[in-house]
Amino acid sequence: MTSDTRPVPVENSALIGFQKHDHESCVETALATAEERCRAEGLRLTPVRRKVLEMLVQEHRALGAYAILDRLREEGFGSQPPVAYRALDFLVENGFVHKIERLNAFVACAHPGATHSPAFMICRKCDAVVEAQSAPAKGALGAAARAVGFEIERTVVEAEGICPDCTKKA
Amino acid sequence: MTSDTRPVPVENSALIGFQKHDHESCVETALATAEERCRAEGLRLTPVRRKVLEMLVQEHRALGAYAILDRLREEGFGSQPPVAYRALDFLVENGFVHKIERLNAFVACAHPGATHSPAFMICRKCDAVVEAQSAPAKGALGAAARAVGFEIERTVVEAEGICPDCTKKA
DNA sequence: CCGATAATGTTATACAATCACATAGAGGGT
DNA sequence: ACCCTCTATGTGATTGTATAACATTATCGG
Repeated sequence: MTSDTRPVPVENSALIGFQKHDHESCVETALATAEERCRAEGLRLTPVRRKVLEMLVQEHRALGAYAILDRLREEGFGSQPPVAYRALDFLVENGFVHKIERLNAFVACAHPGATHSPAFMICRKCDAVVEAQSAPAKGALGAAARAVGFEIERTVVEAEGICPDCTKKA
Repeated sequence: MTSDTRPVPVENSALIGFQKHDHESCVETALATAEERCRAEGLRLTPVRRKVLEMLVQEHRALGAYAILDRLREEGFGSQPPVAYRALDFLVENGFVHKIERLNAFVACAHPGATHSPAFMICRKCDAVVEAQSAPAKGALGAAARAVGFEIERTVVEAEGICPDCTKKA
């Protein structure tokens, strides 16, 4: 289901996980998955929300709220910040989209369905963002939290560095 | 040297690491340590920079850039954003202060001197911020990075949840 | 069909960060 | 002491990010 690792014929290729993949089918799958989950859980994937998710899945990179807003305006939706932020809130709350705190920007979830605490690798040269899995509560941080009685609800894990593509170029 | 764990008589108590401690001596130690390191490394801990560090050590919690700027203004320093941001840049670059990406705010480093990749626990009720150590490159994230050829330079690790104090109150 | 609730739209504003340019201090070499 | 250079500070203006407050519209259950 979360298909970013399977080998596929590269027709319309783009970069995900620093690897080429069939982007067109990947977009369709992501939207279909989201729609189904919303149906199943009684969530309302309204036009604005769907459009924002579609944009993020299409782009496959982090977009700022105002870049998103610009495109919503072009598509005839409301043009004020709350329009974008509310859609993003919904998508983030329900795990369809993640916020990259380091960039104040948003990316579509690359592992929909998985119960995950995501981690990200962010290239400081080309701004590519790749999602990985993490389990920070299992390591030193989790131990520290238990030691002092802090209850972890959510974690932000973001690694900044250089992606393989930019390493090659240099 | 980094003394937040030693048992001390509680005279002027405050919260750090969710534990009471001798805050007055803790502030003095932190500033003295910073001054010494700057002398040793030829860094210039100018009045603005020192004041900002002092504020953050005093407060023992995350402050936004504009809160810092307000207090700089009161103390007779420049009143425009760059004044605060430049001081913060210096302090962050040299490890005296950390930025909390989740809050777009800044805290004094709690482990001065230690070569560290810090991790933070942030209480979503009272906004307390506690610094712990992490080694994210050793875990799942590090493995993922090596697998795809991503070179990690820096990591952001922030856990959001409820601190022991707020748990008790509820 | 009605009422409650959720979602959208809009105005205004707060908070975060950077650019560009002028001025002032600190340090090194002669 | 002087000048030169580099660093740091001060200021005005602007851009980007995010939320508050309130009116309007759509959706769903009864």
